[in-house]
Amino acid sequence: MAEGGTPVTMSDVARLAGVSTATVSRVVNRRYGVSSSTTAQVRAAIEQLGYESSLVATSLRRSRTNVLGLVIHSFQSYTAEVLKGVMDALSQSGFDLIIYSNSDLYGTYAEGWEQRHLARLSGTLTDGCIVVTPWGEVRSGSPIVVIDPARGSTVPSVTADNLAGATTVVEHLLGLGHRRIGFIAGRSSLAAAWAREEGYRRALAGAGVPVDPELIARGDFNPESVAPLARALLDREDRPTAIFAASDGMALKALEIAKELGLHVPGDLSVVGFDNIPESALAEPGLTTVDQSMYRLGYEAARMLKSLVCGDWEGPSQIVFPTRLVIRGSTATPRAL
Amino acid sequence: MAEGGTPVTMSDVARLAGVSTATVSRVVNRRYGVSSSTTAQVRAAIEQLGYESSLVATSLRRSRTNVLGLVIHSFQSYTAEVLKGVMDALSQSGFDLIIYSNSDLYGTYAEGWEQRHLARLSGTLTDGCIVVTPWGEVRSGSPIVVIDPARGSTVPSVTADNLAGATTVVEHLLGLGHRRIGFIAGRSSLAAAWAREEGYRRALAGAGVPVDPELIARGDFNPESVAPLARALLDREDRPTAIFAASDGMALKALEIAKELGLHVPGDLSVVGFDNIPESALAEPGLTTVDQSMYRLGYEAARMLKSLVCGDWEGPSQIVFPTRLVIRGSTATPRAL
DNA sequence: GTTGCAATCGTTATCGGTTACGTTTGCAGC
DNA sequence: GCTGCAAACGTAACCGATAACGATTGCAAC
Repeated sequence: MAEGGTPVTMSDVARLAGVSTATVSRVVNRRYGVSSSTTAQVRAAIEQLGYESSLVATSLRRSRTNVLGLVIHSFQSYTAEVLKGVMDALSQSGFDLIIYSNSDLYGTYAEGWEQRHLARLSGTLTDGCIVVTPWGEVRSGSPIVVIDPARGSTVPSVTADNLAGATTVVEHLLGLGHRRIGFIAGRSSLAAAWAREEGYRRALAGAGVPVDPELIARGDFNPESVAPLARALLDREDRPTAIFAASDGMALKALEIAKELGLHVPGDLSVVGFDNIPESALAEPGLTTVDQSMYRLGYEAARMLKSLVCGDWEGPSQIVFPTRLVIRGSTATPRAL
Repeated sequence: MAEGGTPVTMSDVARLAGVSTATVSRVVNRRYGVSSSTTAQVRAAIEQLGYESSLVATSLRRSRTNVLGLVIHSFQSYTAEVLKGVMDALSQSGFDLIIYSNSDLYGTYAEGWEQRHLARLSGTLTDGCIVVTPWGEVRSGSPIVVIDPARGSTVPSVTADNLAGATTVVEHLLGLGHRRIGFIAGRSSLAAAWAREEGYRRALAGAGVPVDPELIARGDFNPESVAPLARALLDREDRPTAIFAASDGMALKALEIAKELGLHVPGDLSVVGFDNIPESALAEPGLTTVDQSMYRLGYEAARMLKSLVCGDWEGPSQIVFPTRLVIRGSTATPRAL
């Protein structure tokens, strides 16, 4: 077994087996051209020393590593769903997965972080990468698939139909009788955030309700940023009767603030989110939201990447999946009516 | 910016800047011995080409990489909590995180998988690793911390107090009046699984209730394995009035089976789990379970590993955290009484 | 006996980056 | 002008593994 101290290398095995490292390599990789007696010797040495090839050394020399990467900035609640989808898609595929994440949460060099680490992985460690909600445009020498790309991005991507989803939400609120609907926007560089805002605008326009810029708050998907925004919205004389936040995390925070201010949800205020994270079902009242099946996004992104790496991808390079409105207790007819 | 095709290497930068790769390396690593004019030249070339150093090449040469690893077999519901804890602990620490996971879910070479990949990462890519619920004993040349280690393992580890947690569960059931309590065990190689079973036995013994081996089913933490086991338990003439499963995943499956068989929970059957995954709160009825704060396990494991890598760990090498009984709707006094 | 081919295995260049060491250059001091 | 020293920079070895290539051997066919 592998002992402490210096790790066992291929030359250790070669020395013990009395052969060259080339022969050891051939045995490890099951290549043609090694006699069965030599193979047995080498295998015995490998067993005795507990040798395992170094992923780093292998991937440096080889062009193909059979490892796919996933670059992500931080772990949110939806991340687990994405990962499950990715793993299921990669199951039995022969590809392993490396997830790279940095420790500098909301730190100074968030901008461009994904791009930098993508470059550090691709070409060597990984055959391709999935990038989750990048802060900006990303590109790479090896195949990539982006989940929730930046606006105007042309790289292969997988997204939910945020525009339709947001439209449905606002139509739902309009149908309940709401006319003053506040909106808490997400990080504006993301296409998803833009589409959700656009859906909000279009639904209002479609119903002939003018968009009041005062009712639009600019968040960045970080729940912590929401508290002052929600307070400002709800402290107004003509406060909205409903708030639509561009993510569940932000919506839950808004719901919390509403309670703090003594507002009853949904009596005094309806709240809607987007994502359908597990916590939303647990909230009191349950959060009405849009389900975008992060599992499916992860699954399809991985399937697509796998094909891109193998060079046999036939489908479109940008895929959009439908969403589903999930109505829970946080929305109702406004009490004033 | 990084163009498609072959990635930009250090020698590309060196050629463009008219210096040697050694000089580029010194600039990149902010080493002493480069004039400011040369530094500027090199930086300009780096900027122009969009160069990023290769993580692989760097880690092959260097002993220290400032990357910690986390090796995990598959993504369960609790995994996200662990990851959040790990990331929070690593926040602003200067360590990045690489999560390595294989695609061969429940595949043929599950046994020893962690050990193999630990060896492939440590010594090169990572400075140390966290291993989550390994199938067997693991060891490594570089520091490791195991979450839920194998039985009898002596490596640094972080665990919940499974023994006390399980004891509390069974005492809760006993207090409700249950006497025939079924147990669905977990993967027996894990210390956690053993401790949960031992807690079950001790609590029964403490109450003077004999342990009926017929009421103990051998699962492996995989929910899919539970269906036949639960059916067998509940089809018995003298079926138990309560079932305690060693994990929430298995408990939820048992709950599903009970419903299938027309049993009312908790009227006809009480069900308890262990872990407190998010789904447990959503189940109908809510699942009574034991909270072991996977977030905290992840957080402390990362903190410990960080210190081990830096060589300044002072605490004990095996840490046990208390658990908390969470009572929901799935447990009640048995109807027969 | 010689040639040819295939099987077997070692040698060596190589991947990209780091670093020990050696060389060159510049400058001050005598 | 020469010496001494340090700063600046290049050269080459090296990390561990792979693969092209060459060298050796065995065996069969002519």
